[in-house]
Amino acid sequence: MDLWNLPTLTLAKKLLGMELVHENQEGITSGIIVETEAYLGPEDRAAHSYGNRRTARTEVMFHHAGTIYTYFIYGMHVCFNIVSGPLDKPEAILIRAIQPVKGIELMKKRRIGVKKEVQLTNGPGKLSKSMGFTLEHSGQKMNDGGISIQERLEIHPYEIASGPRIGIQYAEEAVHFPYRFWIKNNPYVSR
DNA sequence: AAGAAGATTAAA
DNA sequence: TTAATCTTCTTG
Repeated sequence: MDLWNLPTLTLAKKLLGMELVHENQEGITSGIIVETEAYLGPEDRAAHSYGNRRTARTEVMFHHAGTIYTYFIYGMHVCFNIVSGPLDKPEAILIRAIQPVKGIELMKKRRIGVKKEVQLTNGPGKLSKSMGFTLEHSGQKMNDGGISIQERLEIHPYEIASGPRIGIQYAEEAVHFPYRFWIKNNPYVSR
């Protein structure tokens, strides 16, 4: 797909308004992407792949754009990313929030106790749990298995806001890079 | 082999 | 503001 050839920062904005879908034996869940963060590999101190650090975990970041990168964080959460950029350039886009579309009942089943729809997917750990994303998905390809993405809403540039990324206080000069993008005034954005 | 830190979340 | 919780990576 041509989409994956876009530069990472462009793709991070382009993904806003697209529908992310996951189908497995439990059923279908999906949501419109409303918030993303770009991680630009070697030069980006906030990225797992800073300085081309290549380990068992970050290996998939070096793969083709459109590869799925999931990882476990803080002892309890899975984060879902899509690899981007040229082959062997370890860049990725973290999906931080979506607006639920399909399978809202299934999402609630996966997250017992959550009542409000907005709470289902307004954060990277939350959407991963609601959508059923696990470490097993790391290394799989988008649109080539249970996980796919498709055009939905057209988001104009003036509807997109940007700002510093969340949770990367250790990243020194990269702390303030405006690599977080979201749809203005959308109630499903995190925080 | 052991220890520290982390692209978070929910509860106080 | 803080505890929860465990994989991943670094250090010894």
